[in-house]
Amino acid sequence: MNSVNLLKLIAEAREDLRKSEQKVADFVLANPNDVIHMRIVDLAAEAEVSEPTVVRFCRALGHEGFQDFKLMLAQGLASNTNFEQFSLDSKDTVSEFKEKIFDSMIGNLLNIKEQLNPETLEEAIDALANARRVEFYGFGASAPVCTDAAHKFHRLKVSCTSYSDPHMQAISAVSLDDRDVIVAISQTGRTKDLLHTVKLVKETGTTVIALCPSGTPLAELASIPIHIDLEEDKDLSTLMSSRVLHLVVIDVLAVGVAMKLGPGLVDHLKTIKRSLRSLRQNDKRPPVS
Amino acid sequence: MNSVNLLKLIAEAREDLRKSEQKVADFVLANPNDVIHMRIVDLAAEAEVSEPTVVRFCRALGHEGFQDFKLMLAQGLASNTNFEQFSLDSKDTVSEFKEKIFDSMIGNLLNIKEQLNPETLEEAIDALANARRVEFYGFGASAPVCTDAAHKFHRLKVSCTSYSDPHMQAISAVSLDDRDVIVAISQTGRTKDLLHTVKLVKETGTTVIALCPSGTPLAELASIPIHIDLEEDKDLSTLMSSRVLHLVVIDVLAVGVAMKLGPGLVDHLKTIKRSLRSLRQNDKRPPVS
DNA sequence: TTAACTTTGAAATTTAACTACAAAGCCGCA
DNA sequence: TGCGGCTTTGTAGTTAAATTTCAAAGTTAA
Repeated sequence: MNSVNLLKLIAEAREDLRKSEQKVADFVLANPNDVIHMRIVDLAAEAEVSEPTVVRFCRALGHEGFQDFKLMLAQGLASNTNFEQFSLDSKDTVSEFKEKIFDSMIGNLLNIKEQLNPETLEEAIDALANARRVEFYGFGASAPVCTDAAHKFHRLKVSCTSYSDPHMQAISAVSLDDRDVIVAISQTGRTKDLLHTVKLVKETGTTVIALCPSGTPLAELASIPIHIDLEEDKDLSTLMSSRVLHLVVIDVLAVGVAMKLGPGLVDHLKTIKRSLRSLRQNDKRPPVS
Repeated sequence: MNSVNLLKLIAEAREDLRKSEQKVADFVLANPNDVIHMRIVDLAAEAEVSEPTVVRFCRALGHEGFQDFKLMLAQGLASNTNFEQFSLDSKDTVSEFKEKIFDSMIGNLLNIKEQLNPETLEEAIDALANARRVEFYGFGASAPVCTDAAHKFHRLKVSCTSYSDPHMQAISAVSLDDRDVIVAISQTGRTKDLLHTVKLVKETGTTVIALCPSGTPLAELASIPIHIDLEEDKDLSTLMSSRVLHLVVIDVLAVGVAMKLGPGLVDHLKTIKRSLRSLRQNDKRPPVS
């Protein structure tokens, strides 16, 4: 759509510019946030060039003029709130690494959102909606994800369980057939025990939906692989993000299934929420606003 | 920092504006993307008011002038890739509700990121880092969150468990004392059984960290309440988002504890990751790129 | 070293934003 | 209902900023 990162674009174009225009580029790259509020004379002065040069610089970058350029720059800077991968520094304050963790999480969500293929999701949703029984398999950090998924699908009145014990998985797996679906969840796509179970299941003709990185053994085995590829392993980011991403993908599947099974079910999710009220205690006093 | 959502701000301020300024507001709200490239005369004409009125409109919103306003608007629109709360429509395509779910998740993350108080986090991290033993309590959708949390803190060599069985909680709770910490996790902050356990625990002098909405009984009881307040309950958003938010907050706490216990531990998280390799199977063939 | 071309900036021009002020509308009080 | 004070809105003029023109300075190659 538009330039996600104008600054990067300027840096790349820098080489092709004239000498004095490069001065402008350098200043803009160094002080992008200030430039937004500058007038053309100020920028010209700061970059030690003349005003027309600034205009030529803007035109060279494909903009209408100085105003247009500033507008684009403003947009670029705003969107670019740097949801980049983070690297923790042992000197970081709480506030700093809080920011980093959240931003990296958001960055990953944005990436995966783009990456997810609607057709594949549709396929998975169809399979889940028509399944006689659904089972979720995963180990380690993925075990809680499976529990959560089962919890969610229960609410949709889907018959399901989750197992994070290889023996239980194996025992259960052989009892399934082509009317059933299993969802195998793995951050690595290479967990031996999980692969073992999936191979067992495949023999029975059961549909296998996998949430894992692409190009891994699990992805190859799955009937419907949903690829979750994170940016390369910077620090702990992967470790923390992938389970959350898996959860969100499960949410998407659950909503899809709910909608397929009939619009009433979407409401059912809400109803259950209400029925849980009885397990709650209410305040005795009015809320402190 | 800056206006996360200028349009919402305009909509709110609309009431306090003069009649002709409201016309401007209406046009801006209806065609925000066009306004960016408009001159003051164009906007004045479109809104059927005079130019000074447009300027007054900008000033009323607290901006320097028209240019300044346009700049802010541009920024707002760029960042505002609408991480708004969503409302599902039964006619939505997979692709559409995928977008909605992810965006709402991201919106909630952004909100909570701002909302989290670093001092409270610091306090919680201190308590966790110095605890003899840590236990995580939660029910329903929060149970998997507890499991995940325990999993994560185990990696930090912290002695911990998670219970989602009220009896187990109660039994375990009475064995704790002021050297210990429990983390109570609840989306509602009103779950009866959880409140019961927490009251038991409090008598022993154990520190109680709570992840729940503010103003709830649980938040009142906790020694260190970490407030997770989502926007009001639009559709399913809350249901889906809060557990993810809880997970991310736990991540922040875990990283904080890791850093407190010594920088070596941050590496330890990575080491464990490597040690898990033995449980994995590698590809036999080169990856299909 | 000079002719052709490219790059750059000073000054003039144009354009758009802003200000001052006056007209129109609104409200309360006689 | 009419009149004085107050608020709101627009007209016309002013100022400021962006853009264009054009000439000077710099660069390259024969």
